[in-house]
Formats: sequence, C-alpha cells, structure tokens
Amino acid sequence: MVSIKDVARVAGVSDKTVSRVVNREPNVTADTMEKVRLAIDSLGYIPNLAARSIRSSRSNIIGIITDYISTTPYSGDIVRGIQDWAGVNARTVLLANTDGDLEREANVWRTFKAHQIDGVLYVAMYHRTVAPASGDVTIPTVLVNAHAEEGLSFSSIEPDDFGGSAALTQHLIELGHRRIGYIRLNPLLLGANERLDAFLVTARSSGIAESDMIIRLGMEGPIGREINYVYREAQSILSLSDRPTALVCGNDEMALQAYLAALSLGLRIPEDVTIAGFDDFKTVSLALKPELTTVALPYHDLGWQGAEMLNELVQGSSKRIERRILNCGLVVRKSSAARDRVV
Amino acid sequence: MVSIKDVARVAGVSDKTVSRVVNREPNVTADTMEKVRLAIDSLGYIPNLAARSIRSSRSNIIGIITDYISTTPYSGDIVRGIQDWAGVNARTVLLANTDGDLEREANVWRTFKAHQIDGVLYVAMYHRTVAPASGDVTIPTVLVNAHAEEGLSFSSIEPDDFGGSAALTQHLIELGHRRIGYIRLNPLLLGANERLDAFLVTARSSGIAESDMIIRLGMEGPIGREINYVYREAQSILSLSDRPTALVCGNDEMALQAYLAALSLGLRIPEDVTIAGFDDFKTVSLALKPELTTVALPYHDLGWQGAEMLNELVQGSSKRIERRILNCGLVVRKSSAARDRVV
DNA sequence: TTGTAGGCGTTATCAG
DNA sequence: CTGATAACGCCTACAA
Repeated sequence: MVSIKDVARVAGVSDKTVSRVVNREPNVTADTMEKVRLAIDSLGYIPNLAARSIRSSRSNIIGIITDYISTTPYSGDIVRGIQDWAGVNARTVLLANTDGDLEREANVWRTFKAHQIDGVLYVAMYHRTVAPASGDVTIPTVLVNAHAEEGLSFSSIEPDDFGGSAALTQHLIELGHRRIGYIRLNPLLLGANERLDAFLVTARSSGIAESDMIIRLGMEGPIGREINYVYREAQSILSLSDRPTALVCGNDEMALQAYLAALSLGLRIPEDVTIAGFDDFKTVSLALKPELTTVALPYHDLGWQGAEMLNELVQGSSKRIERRILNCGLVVRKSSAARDRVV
Repeated sequence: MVSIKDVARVAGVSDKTVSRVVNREPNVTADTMEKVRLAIDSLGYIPNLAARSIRSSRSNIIGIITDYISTTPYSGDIVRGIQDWAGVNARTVLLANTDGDLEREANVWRTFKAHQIDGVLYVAMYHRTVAPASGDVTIPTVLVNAHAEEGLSFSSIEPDDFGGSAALTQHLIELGHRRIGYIRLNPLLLGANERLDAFLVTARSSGIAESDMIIRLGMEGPIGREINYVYREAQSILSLSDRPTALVCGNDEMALQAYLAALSLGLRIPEDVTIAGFDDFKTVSLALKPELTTVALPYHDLGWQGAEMLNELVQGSSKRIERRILNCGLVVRKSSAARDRVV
C-alpha cells in the first residue's frame, strides 16, 4: 500500500505538504503542487479514508437502513436517488437491511456507529409509520417514505398520497364520470387510507352520491403475505347492471388485475370502462395496453431530497424537525377517457 | 467518543486486554473478561472500525457496483442476497452506481480503494457481458449476473438462461403442444439469445418442424429505450388461422402484454392458448390471472453465492477463475395446460 | 510557503 | 495470562 509518506519521499517534500495538495489547502506554490501531483500519479497513490476519518471524525459516509419485506421492487428508486446525491456530493453509501428484525436492526445501528458514519437515511419500502430501533446509538437520521410513530421525533420526507389521489379523482370527474368504482389497497398501508380519503373527499365535494361510489377491499392481511381479492372484486364491480364508468385501483398492480377482469368480461378500455392506478410502476403501467393513467410516486426525489435534508442535519445548519411532503404527479395516459365516449 | 482506553481505565486493565476481549482472542481469564464486558456495556463502547482497518489493513467491507440503466426493478434481489450474506458474515456493504458512465465508474473504483474495501461485486442488472473499468485500481472482484468480455479474466456467477428455457420448452412439449409461438427479448440481452437457442434446440430435438415455430421480435433498440412490439406481435400470432396452441414470451413483462392481446381477441388462457414467461417477476407473474407459468431467475442466490465466491477470493483460499452457473427453476402455474384440452 | 511533533483509536510484537 | 511500546496513515497545531 502506497502512503502519503511514499509520495512525500518521491516528490522530495514533507508528508504534510502532500496532504495539503490532496486536500486542496491553500499556501502551496504551483511548482510544489506540480511535483506532488506527479509523484501521486506515478505511484498511483489513493488516500486512505479510514485514516483520515480517525483524525477528523467525519467519514463522509451515509448509511441507508431498509426493511424490505418480501418482494417490493418498486422503491429501489429511493435508494438510487440517494446514491445519485451521494455521487454528486462526494459521499459514500453504506447499505444495510433489517428484514424487520429488531435485533438485526440494533446491530445495524451499532455497525453504522462503528463506521463513524455521518448520518442515516431510514427508508421504508412502502409509505408508513416507523419506529427506528437504534438502541442507545445516536446518529442524525431522516426518515424516507415514512414518518415517526407517535412520540418519536425525526425529520421525514414523504409522498403526498392524498394530493395525488385527489388529482386523479378530479381528473376522472372532469372526464364526466359520475359513478366510480374503487378497489382499496391493504388498509395496513398508510397510503391506502390517504388515497381512499382523498377519493371520498374529492368525489363528495363534486356532488357524487355515496351510492355512486362502489368501494371494495382489494387485499388484506400481513404485508408480503396478503390475500388478494382484486381480480374477483373487479369482475364483480364490472358485472353490476349499473356498472360504473370508471374504476380506480389502489395501485398499478391492482390495475393490472382490473384490466384482466375487464377484458375477460369483453369490456374495452377505455371505451367501456376507464381504469386508473397509482404508483406509475412502469413495468406495469407502460406494459398495459392501453397504457395506464396513474399517479407517479416521486421515489427518486424522496431519496435525493432525503439525502439533502440529512446533510443539512449533519452540517448542523438545521436542527429543527422537518416533515417534507413531495407532490405526486398525475400521469394521464390512454386508459382514461371522457364519459361521453362511454355512453 | 468513548475509546478503548476509556474502557481499559474503567475496567482497570490495559487497552490491549480490552482489545483481546472485543476480538475474542484467547488467553483471557473469565474473570477479566467479565470486568471488561461490564465496562464496555456501562460506557456503551463501540469499536472504531476505521482505526481497526488502519492497523489490520482489512476493512470487512465489500463493495457493490451496479449500473442500472433506467427502470430495472427486477434485480434488486441480487443486492438483497449480498446484503443477507453480509449480515450473517459480519461484513458491511458499500453501494455505488455508475449509470454506465466510465468516468464515474473509475471514480467508484478509486473511492472503494480509498475505503480499503476487501472486494467488489460487480453486479449487472440484466444478464450480459461487462468490462469493468477499474483503471489502475486492483481489488478482488466477482461478476454477478454477468461475465467478462473477451480477454478479461474475472470470476463470475450467472443464471442458466439456456437450461431454464429448455426446461420450459420441454414442459410445453410434454403438454402436447406441437405448434408454438415465441416472442423474443431484445437481442442485446445475453439472456435473449440463450433463451431462444434453448427453445429452438429443444423444439427441434422433439421433432417440431421449423414451420411450427413462429418466432417474432418483441423489442429492439438500446436498453432502457427500446421500441416495444410485443402487444402487436402477440395479436398477430394469435390471429393466425393456424394459431399456435402455446405462446412463449421472452420475459414476464412481455407475457403480460400477451395476456392482454389474447384477451382482447376473446381467447381464454389456458383453454384457448397456453402462455408462458420468464423471470418469475412476482409483481407480474402472480398478479396475472391465471397466474403465470414461468422460469424463476435465482436473483437472491446470485447475490448470496456471489458474495461467497468473493469471500473465497479475498481469503485467498481460491485463486483460480471460476464461472458458476445457477439453475433457473421452472415454475408451473395455471397459464399452461395440456394441448388436448385445447383442441 | 513549508516542515516537525504529536496524536487519533486500534492492533502487532514482544517482554514479563 | 497480561501489559508496555510501537506503528498504521493521516491531520492538527504550531514552529520555522
């Protein structure tokens, strides 16, 4: 391993001078700098960050703690957003997974502490409340796609499920739909309730009668092992004699099942029924034909901006608890159409 | 920050003795150990891994380099497999993403080197050949879901696309299908060719005539920005007067489009046509009704075993280049049925 | 502008 | 079985 001393010897200067060049400190002549640069290149010197972190007790590492339960492919983009921020801001990312196991989580926090990391992004794979179990370890933390359980105080960044769902509902109403089916996500999901509430509030305020909102539960049971009624419920709703002209699904995966149900009944989308999802999970939303009208979750931005928030916390430029809510944009594609085309 | 010296003082021993206890070295009396343990707990001491790595020049960190291009949700399981191995084996995981940018990649390698990481898992998000651009940095490396381009020598671990596709084809033939459609993945994907080749070889060896294999290209163009013909091609194949009784798709996402095409033509799955996919991407394969017969890519195992291979390399217990191929298991669900039910 | 001395927290070495 | 001392690679503080 080539160290700062080797470089110093080759360049004919002291190790401190090399350190100055490497860290872009002032007060080095262009001439000296050049000599040092040359020596660095010829030796292939790379500073040892561990040694640096000992002295400066800042590691420039941020940690990500996730807790995927079973298959949640969606939110990898959050992690990518964090990585992108880290790449641009010369940070490195440590990644750990708790699997929802408390003992394992405590271990993760200790390991992170042992690595002297600057801060933690605590990432939930679906929008919900969390209770970080850091034990007696204290590290600046921001919750991403989650907020803290009652009594805990953490900064957080979350998607505006409510706003997104309201926009989607508004869109359908503007298309002339007055009788709308709704298949709910697992009620254990925070997003499930926000999305449903927004649907109800928006529909009511547009004068839609309760009897014209056909609400069904699409899935229930523990996350990752839920029982799924979506296909059956979609068929049931679409078989009603006074079938709604639009069907909103809790997420895109459910919309996929609604498509299959509609097609199996010989209904065309959107001529016979408008279908909408939520998430803009592109593997589904763009594979569906016609492509799916849905609401985009800002996963990448949750990660990126979460990293920014954490950075402010670490720098000490902001000490207060912040709860940031990110907009979820409506994505109109071909699965939604005006009601008058439907009649 | 509480250091080993603080613990030593409180326990009334030397710092080296504390070090022995922490590292489970032999030659410490149970009594001394107990005293030290107590001091550690009461102070909340956590060893500084940076300092340790300086002395021992082993960091117990492994690095993951990925290169996601656009949206590839599938293979997050590879990373999870690596994490799981790391959790069990007391390693920490550094994560970095190159975005396919060579300059950025060179930077990642340098950063990893600077962190003294023990080894690198170079992870491709879809099965293909790669050329790690590590510059003059040398770190033990294993390629995951990829193999090295001509002339480069790296150990690698890869899925057996060929075997999986052969098993799937065999399954269809055993069900009595003698005329089969096939929609190809983007030919740029390594898996695309292996899967198609296996299909052709297996079908031929079962005496299926070339004219009874209806091969179509489903997508082409640069990865992440391909043009997608799947829906159109599926409709075209299924509209043939001598329509095949089974349709194989390059992956599950394509199978989804085939479902939509079939249903739009009023065909029932599997009564009128058997459909099969590849990947077992559960968000799709289980959401489809009937659930999809497909082939499971062993993503989690690719990660886990890749980490094991890397560990052997790092330990020096194995110096030779190994290319390990992992089995892809056939997953039979309800979208495939015997041909005699079809007639 | 540059260099020297010392120390960060840990482990290796070797003496007791 | 235990401890003193040195050393890892770097940076801080201060002196030249």
